[in-house]
This record gives sequence, structure tokens and C-alpha cells, in this order.
Amino acid sequence: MSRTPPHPTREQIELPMVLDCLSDPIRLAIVYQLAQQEPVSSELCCGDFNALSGKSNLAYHFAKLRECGLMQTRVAGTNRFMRLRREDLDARFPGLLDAVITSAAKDADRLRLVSECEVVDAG
Amino acid sequence: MSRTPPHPTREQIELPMVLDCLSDPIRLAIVYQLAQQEPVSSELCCGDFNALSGKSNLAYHFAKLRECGLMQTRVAGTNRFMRLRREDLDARFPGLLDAVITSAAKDADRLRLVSECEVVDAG
DNA sequence: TTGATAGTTCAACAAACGTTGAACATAGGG
DNA sequence: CCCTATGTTCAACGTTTGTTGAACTATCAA
Repeated sequence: MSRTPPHPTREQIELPMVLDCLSDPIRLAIVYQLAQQEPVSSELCCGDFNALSGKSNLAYHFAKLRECGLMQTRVAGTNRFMRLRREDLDARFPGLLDAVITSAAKDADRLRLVSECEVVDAG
Repeated sequence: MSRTPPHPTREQIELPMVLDCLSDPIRLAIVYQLAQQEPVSSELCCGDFNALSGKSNLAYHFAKLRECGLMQTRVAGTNRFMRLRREDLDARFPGLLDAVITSAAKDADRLRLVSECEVVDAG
């Protein structure tokens, strides 16, 4: 598979694009899941999101998240590891990412941020 | 003109809809302009946004902003007065509106949040 | 080399979106 | 009453979006 894909620089990150990206339920769930995992490890790979949708649809959303500057992708063998661009986002838009994630957490069930099986596992 | 249009209740306000609404440049400019005016008077009428786009296009965006719970419209004679639903938004999504407005302010010129003539007037 | 695994790319399609202008409704002033 | 100002609604349009499945690429392990 090709090399590590292009990402915007910090200064190229645009507010409307970020908000638009976060407004899609699947992408919000991806960002939320990344944020939840952050204390443990800052990275997750594509397969960790398979519960959210099909692989090709996820690839589409990953690309959007990358293009708008929300995520960074690192290629390692046959895996791609993704992490939130927290530093860049906090620098550009202070408090925004946290506010979104906190708000999303409050509505977690309404938003189906967790996949069905995870909910079952937790219960 | 018909009666005052329907608005969602506080609990009906949904995060993805709010983010999607804010991701449009014209709507972001409307919200920003309302937020700027807040200390002075919490309301502006439709005509105050005429620099942003045509009247029918603005009516379309006003409807979106109302439907997602960002704004409230009050009918007074031939005017409609609009204000941000700050209390409701802060209750549902603490810090979100402020983070968006602060971020928008930082990029004010890049985002064309102010109309051309306002910029000229200021210069 | 063969096969399996991980993920991307492409073409297709329906649905939703933003913009326009024309028509409409309503209220207020002469 | 007529006229104007304010704002909405409607139909039309081209564009962008999200989703699908099939084809593809690349890496690793046996």
C-alpha cells in the first residue's frame, strides 16, 4: 500500500471543515473512541473501528478526518495507526475538541458512540 | 407573515446538528455576529445580516439555525428578531459555543466573518 | 509461492445541501 | 386605500455527500 498520506499543517486546519467533519455520527464516534483511548495509548488502528461501519466506508471517513486535520495516520506494515492531532487542534481552537468530546460523552447512548457489542460487553 | 416558527426544546438539541449548522460559513458568520452583539443587545433582526447573502438564502440559513436549536426567532411587526439560545446551548454542551466563537474570532478575516463594507468602514 | 490479513480506490447511486429568482404574505406609513 | 419594507416559501438547478460492493495493493506468515 502507498506511503503515508498527506496531512494539512497546523495553520492549514480550518474551523468549518473541522466542525463539518465532527458533525457526521460515524466520524464523531471515531474521534470519541480515539479520545477515550488517549490516556491508555494515543493510537488505534483502522480495524478497531470495524464495529462502526464497513471497511470501505470507514476508509472514506478516515480520509475526511485526515484531510481536515483532526487525525494523523502512521503506516506500520499492513496496519495504519491513527491518533488525534490534539496539540494542533488545541493550539488552533482552544477548548473546542474537549467541549465536543465532553458533549458527546453526555449523549453517548443517544449518539450510539459505542457499538452494540461493546454495550453488551459492558452490561 | 405567519406566526412564530417552531423551535426544538432544550433536550431535543442534538450535537451533530449543531456542529453541522456551525460548519457552514454563512451560518457561522450569523452566529458570530449575534455573539458579538450579545453584550450590547441580545437580538438582531434579519436585515442586519443582509451583507452576508441574499434575503431568500438567509431565510434558508435562519431556518436551519432555528431547527437545530442555535437561534430563537421572535416576531415583532414586520421584523423578526433573532438571538442565540445561549442558556440552552451552554446547558447541553458546556463550553462548546464559546470555544467555537473564540476560534472563529481568531480566524475572523480568513473566514470572512465580517462583510466587506464593515471591513472598509473599520479601515 | 501460496494464502490470508489489512486497508485503499473506484464507479455507481440516491439523498441532502446551498443558491437563485419569482411569487407570496404581512405590517406600517402616506 | 395603495405602496413600500420585511421577510418567507416554492420550484429549479447543480454540487456535494455518504454508502455500497467489487477490484485492487501491500505486507506478513507458512
